[in-house]
Amino acid sequence: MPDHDSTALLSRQTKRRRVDIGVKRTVGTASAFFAKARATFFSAMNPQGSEQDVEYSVVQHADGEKSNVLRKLLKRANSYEDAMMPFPGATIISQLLKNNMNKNGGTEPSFQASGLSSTGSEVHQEDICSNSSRDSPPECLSPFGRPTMSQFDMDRLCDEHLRAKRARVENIIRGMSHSPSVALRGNENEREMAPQSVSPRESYRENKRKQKLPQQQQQSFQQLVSARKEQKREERRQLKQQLEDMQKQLRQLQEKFYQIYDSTDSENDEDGNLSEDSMRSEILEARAQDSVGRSDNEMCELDPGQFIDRARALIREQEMAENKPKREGSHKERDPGPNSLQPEGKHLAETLKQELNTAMSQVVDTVVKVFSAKPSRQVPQVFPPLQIPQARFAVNGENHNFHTANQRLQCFGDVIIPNPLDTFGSVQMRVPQTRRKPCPWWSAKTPRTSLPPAPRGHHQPLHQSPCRPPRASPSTFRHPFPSLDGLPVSESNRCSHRLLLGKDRASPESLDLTRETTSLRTKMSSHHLSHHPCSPAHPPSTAEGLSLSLIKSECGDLQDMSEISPYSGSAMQEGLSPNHLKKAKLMFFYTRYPSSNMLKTYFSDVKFNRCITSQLIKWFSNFREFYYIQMEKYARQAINDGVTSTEELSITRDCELYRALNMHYNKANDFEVPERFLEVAQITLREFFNAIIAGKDVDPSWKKAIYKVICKLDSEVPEIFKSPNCLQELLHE
DNA sequence: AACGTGCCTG
DNA sequence: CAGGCACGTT
Repeated sequence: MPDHDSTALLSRQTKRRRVDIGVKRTVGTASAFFAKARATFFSAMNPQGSEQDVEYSVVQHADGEKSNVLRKLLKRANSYEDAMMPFPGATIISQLLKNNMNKNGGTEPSFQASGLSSTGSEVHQEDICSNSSRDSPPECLSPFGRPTMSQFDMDRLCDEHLRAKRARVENIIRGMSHSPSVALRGNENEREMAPQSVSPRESYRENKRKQKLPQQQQQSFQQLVSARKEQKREERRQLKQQLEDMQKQLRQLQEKFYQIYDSTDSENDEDGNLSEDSMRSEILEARAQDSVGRSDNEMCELDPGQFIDRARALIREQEMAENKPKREGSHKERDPGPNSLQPEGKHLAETLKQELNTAMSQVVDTVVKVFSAKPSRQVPQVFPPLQIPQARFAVNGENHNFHTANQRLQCFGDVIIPNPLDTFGSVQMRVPQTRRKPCPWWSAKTPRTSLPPAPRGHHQPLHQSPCRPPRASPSTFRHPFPSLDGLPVSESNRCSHRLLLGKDRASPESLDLTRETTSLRTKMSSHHLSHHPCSPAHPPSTAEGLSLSLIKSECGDLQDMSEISPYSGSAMQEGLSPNHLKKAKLMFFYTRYPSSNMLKTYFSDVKFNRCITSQLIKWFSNFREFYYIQMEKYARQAINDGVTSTEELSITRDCELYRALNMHYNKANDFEVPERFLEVAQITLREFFNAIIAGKDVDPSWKKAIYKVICKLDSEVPEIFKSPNCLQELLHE
């Protein structure tokens, strides 16, 4: 260690006072001098004698089980939601058909043999693809239909893909031996008639290429095109055949249905009150007719949205059909046997209902559990500290509870409503308290008239003694996860304030929460998707939920990689985004002195270069600067307020210092500040306090000792921060 | 020399 | 928050 004091003395003369301390960020290299000094400091400050340097083994996601349950539930619910999106609508029908196949199994052999099970769903799929492909080719290959894709569908797609490939090869060979007398228009027709074997994108590129090609090559393309045309015609014939078979099967089923149900149902059908059967047959017949009577182009005209509408109607009808026999009372037992169409729809509806019920009830249970814990004075009853040690980092939906409506109001999109506390004036500006002793400024409960009111609108107990802030102040920020620590924080204060719960967890939270996370997700997603060619036609709202990796894999699987921009091929970003800044700020709650290597691992989605690295380092430098400025400011303020002992200095989630810091690093207040940060902040504050009290601030380099202490207090940053999507995960759950 | 840090400034 | 600077460390 160089002699900082001498250098500082020298530089004192200079215009700029240099207070470089060369704080090393590696823990192991701290000098013995500082270790001793620190020990002295702490023993002086901290009679309890707990050791600062205790290494905290951070147990990640200690509450993971609960959060996972919720996450899974929500995701499960989402997958159903996804299934209700326009595109997957077709998949629902495919699922129905598949279900039918499974359910009926041996009892309905005709169904299996009819081709409805495979070709039928294939038709659906391809209809949709070709339909959308004309407007926006990539949509066909977009992953939006994938989440619900079954193994069955996958296999089918593979087969299809192979078939298409083979066809292309054959066509090329054929085209080489064919006469070059084919009209150019053939290509156009082919694209419209049989889009399923030549991907729209391919056709498009072909078209583009053609314009640039010389005459000779154009001819060979025409040959190729005509060959394909023939092949498509053949396929089309086969398809028609299959569809006609399907029609037959459906008619048979319809007849069966009518036999089972009395004439009332039949009348309903005619009235437009469609039963499940007529609904199904309507869809399929429409298709069959399309394929037979119209051009294939028209066949593609079916709006994908109609699928979902029909699917919904189908489910409704199924439910109605389900209830009917019950109302009739005596027919209860007779249904399952002869009714061959009931089981599949029933099964789907029941599964859906069951899943939704389970999910909902579990979610409600979880939430109610947390909320019911709120009024109790004993948090540990619900979250015993020892069961969830080190829960300073919570990735749990329950953590949203400490958000309040007002806080959340501050973060709609990027519109931040300024927190009055953000403009908290400097110490010197403040009117000295009339008095002191018992009214430390750092307590939120301190009735500081010079300060704006607390932003969350909680009511302070009228006769609560403001003199014992941490003990008596209900913490509106308090979260239900206590942390295990061994820090020299005033034990009584910590314990008491841990027991306090926020009392204003507003009811509109769930709503706000949704909007908040949506806005965040939108920001994240739009950022990623803005570079992405795979789904150009999709508004961000539909694309939000998709992870980049999913899109990537989709593109990789199904698209010509050469068509993909460098961005979609790799998640690496050229520069740092506002979200990276936000993430860095949240990381500051854990580490004040991250090494550049650490930054590289935690910002893995950024293409690192010297500039990026130094920018990130600069960020943290700026964070520290703000942090230490606040600390000094509040320490001086405390001294001015007559505080004489560090014992009186404690940082809670209510105190102004905390709020200032929180506003700076966690403006939207959508992240739960780890308990450890409060502890570190308290230590820092006390360090400053003691130094100032001791008059050390006359030395220009007086802060270096404090920096040295604080740089040792970094804790491990949770693993989740390594994820490029951590913001979504952190703030969503 | 390259890098990291803190201070100051805008 | 970033740029510029001085300085310490490697």
